[in-house]
Amino acid sequence: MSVMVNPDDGQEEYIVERIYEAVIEQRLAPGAKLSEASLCTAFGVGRMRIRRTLLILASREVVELQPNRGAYVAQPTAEQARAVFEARLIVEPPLIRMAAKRAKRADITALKKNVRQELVAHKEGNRREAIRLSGLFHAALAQLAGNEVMLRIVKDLIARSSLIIGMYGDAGFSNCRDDEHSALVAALSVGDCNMAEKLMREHLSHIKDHLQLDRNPMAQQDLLLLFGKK
Amino acid sequence: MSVMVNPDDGQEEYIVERIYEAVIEQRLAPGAKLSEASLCTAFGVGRMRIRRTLLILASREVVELQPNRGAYVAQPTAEQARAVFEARLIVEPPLIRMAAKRAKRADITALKKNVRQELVAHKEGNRREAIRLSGLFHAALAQLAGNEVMLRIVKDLIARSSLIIGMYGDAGFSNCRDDEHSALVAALSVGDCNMAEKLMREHLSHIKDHLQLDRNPMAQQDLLLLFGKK
DNA sequence: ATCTTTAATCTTGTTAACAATCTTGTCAAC
DNA sequence: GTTGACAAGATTGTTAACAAGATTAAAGAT
Repeated sequence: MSVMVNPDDGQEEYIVERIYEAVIEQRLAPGAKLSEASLCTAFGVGRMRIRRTLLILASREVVELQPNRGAYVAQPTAEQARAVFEARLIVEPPLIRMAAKRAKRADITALKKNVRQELVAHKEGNRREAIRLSGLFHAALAQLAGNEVMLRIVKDLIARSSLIIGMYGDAGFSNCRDDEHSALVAALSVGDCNMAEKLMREHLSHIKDHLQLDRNPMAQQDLLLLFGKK
Repeated sequence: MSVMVNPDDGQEEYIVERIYEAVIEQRLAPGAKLSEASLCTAFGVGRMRIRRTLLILASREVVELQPNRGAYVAQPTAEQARAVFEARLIVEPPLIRMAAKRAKRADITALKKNVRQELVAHKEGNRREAIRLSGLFHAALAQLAGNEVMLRIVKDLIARSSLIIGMYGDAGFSNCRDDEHSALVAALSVGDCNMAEKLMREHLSHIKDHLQLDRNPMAQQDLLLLFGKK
């Protein structure tokens, strides 16, 4: 899932990409510290490169830069979570409608393969892989719509959704349900735009409804507050 | 029109903001060179600050960073132009629908004032001010929708639209027509969501249809090539 | 006269050292 | 034993010098 920081060395893009991936796969929890030194050694590059990377990630609101304190994986507030999923509900249904019109045979096949892999990952309890594939699925749909601008927007929303699910999702029902993805592909394969759009709306609503936005987010920061003082 | 680079010194945000503004008002033409040295003296800050600023602008695709050659105001391709307006057609109609539901009396009043100022600017031939106010109008609508994520997206699309209109717009019909903005406010003031949404779709379509995407874009770079060498 | 090559100049990219700030650990006082 | 101040260590922020690359200008060849 390339993030397309267009004008950079590729090496730059590579690091952004890797961190992005780690966030989506929830290997980097919300609130996790991203110290410059550790990233430098991890990627074997100079501090400047890392700083540029962190700035890019911050401008995408995947990372939060605290002055003189460093970079942390973002911890979306409940309000931001609401806004992100509202945005996805605005954006993705029209996109899947467009995708339904443009999807070729090979595209459908690729999507089906993706869904199959998701199922396998789920059965094997490979949560990270399931999350990764789920994000890839939504990104692939956006790509099918044939609009690079929207694709970028959707990718960013997906990354932030991973953070949100990590913070507000219940442990069991963590992410997209693959059967809903199946149904989406089915609608696409018969070219039923209306059905596809409807299913997408429902799908996103389901994810959103399973968030516990009222609950105090269980982030690293809060754990410290909970256990530390009183 | 704040761009909200959340975690930065404010001084950082300020410079991003100013350049953003200049792009929207078309004081900075597509393809214009943004050399580090001139920006340093212009804003009275060090090179590092400027470099950070340019990176942020590049990540928003308002500026293009060419390795070892410097930063230039972006020159959207015809394809990108198409994608941007398609994106606006996807995003803004639902947003104005939401805005119509949430708009209070004071909001309507503020919008009316904005439209009035636009009219004045137009009559006085103050093109820049008209463009600026037009962008502000769309941003204000997005803000009314009450979704910070979508607001950010719309603001970025507005800035890129300014670049697109600068490159592909015909000189006379340069930007939004204020009477269409008037009609939008009228629909909002009586709470007619459907009408507002329909008008927004038509409004954006009009702008898009008046672009000459087939024409070779007349960028500064091209002018230099034309007059400079041969 | 035009094109190519070469040198000079300027701009950007990178590195490293330094300064400022925050965090952590220690010690003393209450 | 707890709280507070203080100092040591670590991390981030900034600056300045240097390296690398690109543009421009000039000189020479065709």
